[in-house]
Amino acid sequence: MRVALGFFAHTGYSDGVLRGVAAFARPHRQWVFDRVAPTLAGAQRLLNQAPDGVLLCTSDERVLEVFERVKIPVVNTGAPAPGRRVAQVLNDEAAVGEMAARYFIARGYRQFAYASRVGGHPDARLTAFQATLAKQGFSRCAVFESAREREFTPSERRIGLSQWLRELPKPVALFCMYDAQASTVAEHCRAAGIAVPAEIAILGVDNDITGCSLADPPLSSIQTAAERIGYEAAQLLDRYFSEGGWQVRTLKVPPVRVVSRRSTDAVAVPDKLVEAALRMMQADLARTSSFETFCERLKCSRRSLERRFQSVMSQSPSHAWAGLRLHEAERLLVETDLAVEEVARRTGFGDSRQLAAAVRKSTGMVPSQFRRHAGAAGALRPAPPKSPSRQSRSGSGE
DNA sequence: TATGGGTTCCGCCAAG
DNA sequence: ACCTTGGCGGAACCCA
Repeated sequence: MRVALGFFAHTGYSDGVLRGVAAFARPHRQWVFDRVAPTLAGAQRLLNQAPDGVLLCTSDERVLEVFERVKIPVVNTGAPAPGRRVAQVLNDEAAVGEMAARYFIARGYRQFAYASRVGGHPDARLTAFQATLAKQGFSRCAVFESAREREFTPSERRIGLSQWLRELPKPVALFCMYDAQASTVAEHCRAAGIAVPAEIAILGVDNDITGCSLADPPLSSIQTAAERIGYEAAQLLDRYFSEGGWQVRTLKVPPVRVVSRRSTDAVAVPDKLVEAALRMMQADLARTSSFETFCERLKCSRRSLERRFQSVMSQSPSHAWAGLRLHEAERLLVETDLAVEEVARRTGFGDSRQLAAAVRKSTGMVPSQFRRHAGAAGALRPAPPKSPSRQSRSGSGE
């Protein structure tokens, strides 16, 4: 089979998708690939090769328009394009927005902002971000409007963004639509003398490792399941080949986790006691000391600590601690090949059963599935089950 | 899947 | 008078 790839080069996301495509195709099928950038000219060149199928990564309406007219199966892995007659394997955008909101809330932020793409389309990420914030009682979220931005010439636009950043109430948690934009924001902050993360915490999307690491400060980002998306897209295309026909399908793949770097390395709680407690928790992710010890060291009663957590974080101390430990456990699962048992031990979950329960609750997958979902250990295999209900465990009467 | 012992949560009240 | 604190104990939850 001849498969056309319409992918831009060297973005963290599209490279990941292509790795996933390779992971499916290499052991399973003998496909020949033609790769071109997904532009109008590129589309024409791809079609001239008379491919049997097309894998795309684009949000360009005009390119999609070209491909929805061809008779061969087309699977897009770029931005959602509702109404287009192409099959899609995409990020679960709502889950991305929800993950960002939960992450910020767990760090004590109470003021939030969102920077969207220039000329952005209806944005499920933003909608879910705001909805999750609202559920926790935060109804306001500043949005950098793409409409406002479009009216400026490029040099004026820089001023517009800087001004917007300066005017944000601090400290603020800023969620950026993608990593490149997060880098731009970080640059503007530096130029304007705004401290990151102390005044503005920045979170991007896609975990473009080079881009995030080179930025100053290094940028936190939501790791999307790019490899998994590529794998699923290739598998879907393969299915169309064997069925000899195809239909419009959309498959949503939830993100993996938040990768924490310096740009969100601050707790924003307006309460010294809770802040100190959080630091102690962060320093003891294996849970070797008890609550009693915390209270003694902080010179306050257990009841007071509970109350302060509830008022500032909208959650109990042990929930907060469990959240931090789970975050670390997920990091170890993705970044190392430690045995699940060992990960559990290091993060105070006792044994793998307990850890599995916690990971399942947060991601809908057990640890081994979660590892594959993240594309870790190179072992991309059949899809893990989707995560249907992500229960809020805030305990504040729902 | 059920049981029971331990832990954590949270409303309440008295004291500072 | 008002607000915060610490202790109590039943309810809810967690884990082996």
